[in-house]
Amino acid sequence: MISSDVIRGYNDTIILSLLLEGDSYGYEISKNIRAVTDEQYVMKETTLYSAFSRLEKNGYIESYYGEETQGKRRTYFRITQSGMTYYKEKCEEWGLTKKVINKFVKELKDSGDH
Amino acid sequence: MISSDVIRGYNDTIILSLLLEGDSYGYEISKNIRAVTDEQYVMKETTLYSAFSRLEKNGYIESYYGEETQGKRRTYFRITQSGMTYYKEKCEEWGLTKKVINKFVKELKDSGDH
DNA sequence: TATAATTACTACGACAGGTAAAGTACGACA
DNA sequence: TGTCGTACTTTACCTGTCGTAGTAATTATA
Repeated sequence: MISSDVIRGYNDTIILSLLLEGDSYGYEISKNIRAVTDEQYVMKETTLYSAFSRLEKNGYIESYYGEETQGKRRTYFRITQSGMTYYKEKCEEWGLTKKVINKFVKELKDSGDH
Repeated sequence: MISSDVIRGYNDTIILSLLLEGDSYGYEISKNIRAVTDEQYVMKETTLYSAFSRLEKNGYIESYYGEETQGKRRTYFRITQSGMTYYKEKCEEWGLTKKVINKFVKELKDSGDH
């Protein structure tokens, strides 16, 4: 299991990357993260929703209510232009981060890359 | 510049990796990190020393005083058996972490790997 | 029909790691 | 005498994560 301290700083990026593929809401994003990572990473609910409010406060996403006629009302999120820019920056930073950490980590067998 | 949230969870690993090459002390480790990363990552003093005390508390390193006859006395650190085990675990975790984050990050050009 | 499970979210408080700011201590060098 | 480089300590604060709990509606199951 991956410790959250490691992913910390990339939770926002993970969420943005899923919103790039279309508007979504908390529960769905949560399920998508599980699915994409084969259950290897599960974002806690509280972490997820606190990330949403941080992202919205920073102007990287916008929210609106869904029009469900049944079930609990969902809050949908949409990525903004500024959110896309931020996402791109984080992607570049990730390349650099890998380079840095790789210098200190001994890769045994398959590094898990590509 | 790499944000500290990203490296968070790997500062301990970076320190341990340098101690694997021989006993060392704060200032030297700090300089080594800069050197190895070409100044791309600079660990803050307080981060470094708080990592030392955490690592020692966890039994991953041991400290002893140097025998400098001049200058301020140094505190040297040595990695323990348990520290080596922990280091190996973190190395494996890193492989997994990369796999997970890579799924959400679009790699432009050179990923910086290998 | 009762109740458990699933969906969808909110509130609160605690904790850990990182960090700014400041200070201590020593030697060298100009 | 003053400043620079080395080497470390203390304090207080901030942010992100997460445990716990609760609300609210729908759907599955016994």
